[in-house]
Amino acid sequence: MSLEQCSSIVYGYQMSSPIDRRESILAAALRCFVEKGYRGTSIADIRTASGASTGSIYHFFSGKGAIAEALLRLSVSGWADQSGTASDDPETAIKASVTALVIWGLANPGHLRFLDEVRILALTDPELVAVRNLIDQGHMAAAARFGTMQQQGVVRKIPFAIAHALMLGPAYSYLRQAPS
Amino acid sequence: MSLEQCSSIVYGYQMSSPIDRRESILAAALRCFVEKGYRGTSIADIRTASGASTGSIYHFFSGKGAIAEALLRLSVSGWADQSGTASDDPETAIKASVTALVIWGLANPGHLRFLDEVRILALTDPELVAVRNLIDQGHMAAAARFGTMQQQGVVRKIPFAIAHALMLGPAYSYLRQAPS
Amino acid sequence: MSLEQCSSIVYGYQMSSPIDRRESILAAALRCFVEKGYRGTSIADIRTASGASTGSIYHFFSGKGAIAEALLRLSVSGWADQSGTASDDPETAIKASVTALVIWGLANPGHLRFLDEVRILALTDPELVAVRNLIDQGHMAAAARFGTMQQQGVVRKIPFAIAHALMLGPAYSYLRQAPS
Amino acid sequence: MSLEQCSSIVYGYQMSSPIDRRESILAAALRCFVEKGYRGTSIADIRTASGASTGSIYHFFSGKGAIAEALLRLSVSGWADQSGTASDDPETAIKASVTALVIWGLANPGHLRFLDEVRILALTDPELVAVRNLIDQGHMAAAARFGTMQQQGVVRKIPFAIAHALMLGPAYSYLRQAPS
DNA sequence: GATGAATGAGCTTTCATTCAT
DNA sequence: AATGAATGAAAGCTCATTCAT
Repeated sequence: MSLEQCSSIVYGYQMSSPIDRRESILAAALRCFVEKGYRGTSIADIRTASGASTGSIYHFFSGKGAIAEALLRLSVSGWADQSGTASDDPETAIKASVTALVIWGLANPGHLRFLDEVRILALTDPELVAVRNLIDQGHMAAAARFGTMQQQGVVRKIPFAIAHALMLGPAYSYLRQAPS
Repeated sequence: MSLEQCSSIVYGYQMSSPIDRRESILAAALRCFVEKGYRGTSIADIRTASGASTGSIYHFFSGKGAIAEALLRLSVSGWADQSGTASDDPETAIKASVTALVIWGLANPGHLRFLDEVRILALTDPELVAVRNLIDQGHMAAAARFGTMQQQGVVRKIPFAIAHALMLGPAYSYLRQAPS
Repeated sequence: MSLEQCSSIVYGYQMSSPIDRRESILAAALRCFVEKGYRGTSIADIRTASGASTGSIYHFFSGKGAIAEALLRLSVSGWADQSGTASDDPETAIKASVTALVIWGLANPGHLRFLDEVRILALTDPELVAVRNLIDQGHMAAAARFGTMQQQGVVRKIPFAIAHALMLGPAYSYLRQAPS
Repeated sequence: MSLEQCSSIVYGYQMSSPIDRRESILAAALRCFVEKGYRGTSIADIRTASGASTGSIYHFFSGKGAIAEALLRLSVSGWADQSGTASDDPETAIKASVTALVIWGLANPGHLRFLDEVRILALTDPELVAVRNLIDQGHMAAAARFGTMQQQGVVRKIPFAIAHALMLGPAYSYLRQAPS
């Protein structure tokens, strides 16, 4: 038994519980976002779902946008973990990345749905600027990697937009239908 | 002198100009939706952008959801017009449909963006049930057409979800990046 | 009986009443501001005191700051009305102005108290910028009038800050104690 | 090495530096009050400005009102120190008091501004009752001193309110403009 | 003395919608 | 067909304050 659990018994005090408060807020938020959509989820919903108080939520996150950002970072690192170390061979590397996306997406349908929604909302919602920047950075990094491959002559000279659509388009499209 | 102009004199009302009020509300709404997103657009925004009064908007549409539905119907018929009459040859028909989507999408980036957003919001937003049904019907119709083709033995026996992803995934993915 | 009163009877509809809604909101707000202070008064307080709904208040005023501004304008025009037409003789003009201030202040203790509070809050409260500007304009106008008098040689050459303190300081100080 | 520094090592606490914690909280609070106004300053603002923790602030003061009260006491004793020992001659005594106010006010514009604001807020804000009482006591003491002078026949028989306005009104009015 | 997570009442403001005119 | 005043529920967010450590 951990020290924290111990003291929670001794003092009869409502502890942050073994599960971290911040984590539990994020988990509850994701559940709400999937169920009611990002805009359809109020802070009160997250409060109810997480058991944390309004003040507690704002103690850890500056607002709903910051929660979305934190969730997005989790998703990104989840996909990255799934991808593993990038191969040197371009074909292998790209296939691995797409496969990782599909596997991760099928294993984390909630994150996937959230990602899909927030990606579009971030285009117009001011409270999601941080999310938008994060997405843009990822996109630009991918484009840069592809550019390098092209200069090395290992992939065909086609615009990144088209290459991206050909490589990931079917995967995205499939995942979007699969979880439901 | 038209009837409308006539009544504007008789009643001292500010009339809607030769362009139909309903149309101008729809056009203004689309502009707002693209700029601020569907949820970020209030009826007041549409009022300002269209020049119509609040009451006028509610005279033509029962609410924001109904405006979205009307816009969606415009989009769908726009794509259908672009597709022309379906060919008898399955390969020709499918190619024509995808090509029509790309052409229509490139020509109507606003509609496309709106479609992309509303498609996701409709999954959770109760005020968009009508939109959701419309989308589902379209999806089911496509699946049915594909099923017929399979029974006729003119296309391979793969799940519709995968076929759909292979056929339209790249197009969607490309269009999503193109307008920006 | 006015048309408005008439129709309110015929339709059994809650009319804005003979007293204008906007006016009644202002009057209620002033009452609250005097009783609880500007910052101590919430929109809910004004709602209760005026009988108007929250939405109605925001329909007429963009916020609490705008209500304060409107009240300030009323105060200023009240004092101006009391002052009457400015005399050509500087001594007469100044005395008339000070006298008008005292008379108006004794007759409108609520407005006076509000003025006294808002004058200070406006120095720091961002929602009172409009109030601050209004006050600054009045101050600069008075300084300009005084400057003209000095150039005409009809008043002594002393800094306006000191002249102002000598002329109005006692009046302000007295009024501040009088109403309570 | 001081005791304080000692304990900071023993306990691993971030200590308050040679300057007393209580003092630094008061100084930071005054800075905030001047910059953002009393009501516009939150405990969090004071926390940030002083470097003390929330708990520390509440260790020394029971709340924002208590901080205001402590600052007011500092102001009053500052003015009193400036006034020196009261003369026996009434005219000299009064002049000394007014002069001391002006000198102190010009030397301590922050305290002056705070005083000016809190004096008005204390009329309505329940959390400033202590401040209000302090001010009232000072006022009553001055009135009593003036009453004694009148009974001794050394000053004219005019109401204290008027005498006060004539004596201090110009000084207050001048100081209010001077610091800016 | 010092810390900061936790609380929840309360605030301002927005908004879709109604309806007499 | 057109208007805009009126409504009130609900949203995001702030804040003084408490308390186990």
